[in-house]
Amino acid sequence: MNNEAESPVEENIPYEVVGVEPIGPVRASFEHLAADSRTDRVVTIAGRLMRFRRQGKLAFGDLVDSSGTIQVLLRRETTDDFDRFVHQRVLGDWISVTGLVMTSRSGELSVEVATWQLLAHARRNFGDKWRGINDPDTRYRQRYVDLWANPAVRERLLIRSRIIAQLRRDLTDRGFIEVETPILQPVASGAIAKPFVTHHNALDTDLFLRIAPELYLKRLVVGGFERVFELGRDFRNEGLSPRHNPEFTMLEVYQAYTDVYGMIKLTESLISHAAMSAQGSLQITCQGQMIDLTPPFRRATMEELVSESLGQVVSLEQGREELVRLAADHDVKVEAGDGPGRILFSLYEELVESTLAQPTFVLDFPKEVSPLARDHRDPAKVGRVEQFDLVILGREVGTAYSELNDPDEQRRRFLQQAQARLEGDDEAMVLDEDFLRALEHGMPPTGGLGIGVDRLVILLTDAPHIKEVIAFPALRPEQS
RNA sequence: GGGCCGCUAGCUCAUCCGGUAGAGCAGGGGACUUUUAAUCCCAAGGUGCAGGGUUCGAGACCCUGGCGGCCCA
Repeated sequence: MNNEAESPVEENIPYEVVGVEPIGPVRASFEHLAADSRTDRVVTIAGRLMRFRRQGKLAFGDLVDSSGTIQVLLRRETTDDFDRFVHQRVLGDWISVTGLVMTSRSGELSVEVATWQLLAHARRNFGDKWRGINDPDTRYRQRYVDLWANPAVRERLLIRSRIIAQLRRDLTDRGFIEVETPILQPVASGAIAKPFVTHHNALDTDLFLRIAPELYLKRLVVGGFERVFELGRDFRNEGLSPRHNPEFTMLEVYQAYTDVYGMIKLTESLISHAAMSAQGSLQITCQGQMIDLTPPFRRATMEELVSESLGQVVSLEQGREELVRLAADHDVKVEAGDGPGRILFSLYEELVESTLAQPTFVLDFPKEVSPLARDHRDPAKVGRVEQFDLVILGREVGTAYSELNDPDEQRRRFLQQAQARLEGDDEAMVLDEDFLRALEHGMPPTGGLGIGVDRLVILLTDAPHIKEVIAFPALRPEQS
């Protein structure tokens, strides 16, 4: 019989199962039970029967739920409908069983089944019992199979959930309120990326799926919410890679009366707490490397890092010509319209970023590449803004600014972006007139932070690919 | 978008130089009262991603397309 087999004899499938206990806690409370002993504890558990071993008048199975696995033992003499269990295909089926907690002769904690019932029949199977499902296409498209066939997948998604819960808890404990801002936006701004376009029929207007919630969150700060965050989906119309999914989860946080340095403290706290929730440790291993997430993280300016990497002093003050030559020396591409700031940034991106394994706050970004951050307060740092990128294991995990709150300067920055767009940069940031109007009402000094949640989860679960931390990653639609 | 690799039974994988496809698991039948990747016996299971080409003969070689992976942009 293959996986298209018809259903077995008609079953009475119950509408509810009363008194089901999760398997994990049942296991935990009898962990040290000696071999070949019986308790007087009767439990009802439910899950999928993922393995089955017949032994004459005995049968053993492994019942799995999201909290754990436990062996069920059936005896022809004492288990109701023993023959039906054995003869009707049950492997992969959802069942519930009620019986005594005991241990087998070999010491395996088990439930001795008195009664059982079928909850759902699995007409299709769950792959090789030892090797699971390997085909990535099947794994991602049919995650419901993958989750049973490859327990590591379940574990990753559980950790993901713990990380997100921890982020929320941390922020609400600090007095931040969680808000929701438009995903369908008339202007897709707030980040450097290509948007998805959609259409609203009744309004007969095109709308964009947001590439960032940033400008709406700042409007809320203007509106008087001093501490807000949003944890939600952004959409960017670009290719797929081990680190890019077209929709991804972003945390953005805005806090009035603080700056990028306040965001450093907040970020260290959020990341280290997330690591504790995920792994129970601040020393984590990812791709064979030990990463220490104990605050404080390293702080260094972009120019310091580039200088360190090139073994010579590099600074914006050297001017465009000198920077162009440095770029050429190191095979870093420079576009005609690139100013010194863009070139410095390219040097950093190409030569430095991927080498920063331990958590590092990269500070003092060139103004040219950062249209939403406020000018550096230090007069000696003209041309730089107050921004950091947090880089861990060579990848940007978060970014933060002292938010630009001067409407005139913000307009100038948007116009510079518009110019870049005219010169062919189709990812340059789009001017948002209503956002400027909001700033004209006054936004207090504010620190803003964005954390790429998927990338954080990749890091904290040692995942090789973003698809491993997203339940249903983007794939080309199946041909029918 | 470019390069490389893969696609064979429900799943995981074999198939040497081109000679007509094989195993384990799952599924079916049977044995077995302490198994835990149980074991043993029996039977069954295939449009070899799709289409075209070369050939007496193609899963294999060539071309086109599809889907996926890895690397690069």
